[in-house]
Amino acid sequence: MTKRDAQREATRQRLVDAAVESLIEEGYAASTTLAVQRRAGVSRGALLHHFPTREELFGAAIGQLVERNEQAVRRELAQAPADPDPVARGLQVLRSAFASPSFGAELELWAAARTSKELRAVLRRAEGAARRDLYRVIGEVLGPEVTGSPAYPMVADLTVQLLRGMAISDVLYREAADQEPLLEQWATVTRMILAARP
Amino acid sequence: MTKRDAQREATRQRLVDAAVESLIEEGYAASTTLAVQRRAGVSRGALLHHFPTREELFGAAIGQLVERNEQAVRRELAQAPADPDPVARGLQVLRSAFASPSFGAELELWAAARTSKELRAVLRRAEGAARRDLYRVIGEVLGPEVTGSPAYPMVADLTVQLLRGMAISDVLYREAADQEPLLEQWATVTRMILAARP
DNA sequence: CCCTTCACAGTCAGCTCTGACTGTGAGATG
DNA sequence: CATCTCACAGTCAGAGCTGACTGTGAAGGG
Repeated sequence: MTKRDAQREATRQRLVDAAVESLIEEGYAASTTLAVQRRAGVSRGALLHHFPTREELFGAAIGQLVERNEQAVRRELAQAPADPDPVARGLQVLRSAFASPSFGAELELWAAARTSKELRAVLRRAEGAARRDLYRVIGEVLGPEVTGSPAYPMVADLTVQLLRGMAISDVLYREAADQEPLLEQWATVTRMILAARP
Repeated sequence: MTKRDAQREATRQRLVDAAVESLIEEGYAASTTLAVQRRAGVSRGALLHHFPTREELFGAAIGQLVERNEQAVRRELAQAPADPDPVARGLQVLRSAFASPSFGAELELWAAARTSKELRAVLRRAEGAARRDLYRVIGEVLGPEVTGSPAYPMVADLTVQLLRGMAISDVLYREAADQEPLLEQWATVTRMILAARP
């Protein structure tokens, strides 16, 4: 790896990082190539040298964002306090990952993808691996005696959809209403489902 | 009501309708005042006469969109086939309302509101009445013996959050995976919760 | 019948964004 | 050491958007 290659990679990474941060802090609509360029402290030529079109830049940024969110779940999981109840602990972990600004940015992209074929394609590609990984982490955190239940796949799906709904609702109602009681109630329901006879 | 007033109101309504349609079909980012103007078949002067700023135009449009979605739930409800099971019927009705493009546009605005204080304020105002109405409709469709259950408020909240999550997920996964089985399973769970001893 | 008002028409200035284009200097290569 | 390559700098043209501004003709009041 020559000095040039290192410099190239460093600049490229700064651009992608700046794009991701812009998506998180400014939102998708306000994340122009100029905004990214300024945030990265890079010339126009540098940006266009690495990413000839806006689409390529945000294609890379979205991949990075999704990956970052995936890792955030793992990190939350690793540092979550031990809890005798794996369901409560797992839900807390997932909830706090889903409530982050970074995940909010991802959901914003999902919503915007509704009217953009290109964005949808980019997101589908990026989500592919992350989706599998998310379900795997959910399985890990809940433990084998939960994942062994015949109702487990359904519980996992319902949980993911519920958390997505709560994440979107947070934008408007986070301050208005505490969502944690709802999560605890969901934990109770989950235990009830898993305990039910097959 | 003079001829002038009628004309004024007609033009204003065309503009708001065009703005709402643009939000639904093109998405928030692509809904410029020019796009609305062209869609409404109106001159620049006319648009700016009625709505001096972009914000005022979309403020009115968002109010209309939310109201339209609120009525859509009622309409779906009115024409839903009779069903001996009020839970299954209610969930079908809600699901099909939440899956409409019109509701997708609303969710897109929610997501975009994350990084825009103004948009959040507009949405909060518009959602106020609609939110209460939504819960009232849910109560109506499920019937008094369900709403009487002590677990009902929780079930209503969980259902709304779940449906929002499913609506967002539709953008990427509608074609990939049929969501209806999940809804049926949620109906089963709902019945189980409501049947449980207080 | 005149005069005012007002809904709307059409043009325009100023701004921002995207991507193209040319120049430059440090690092790789012989 | 000479030359070449390439990562990057900086400027610019073209396009789209917002909101301002002036003009116009029909509706309505006196």
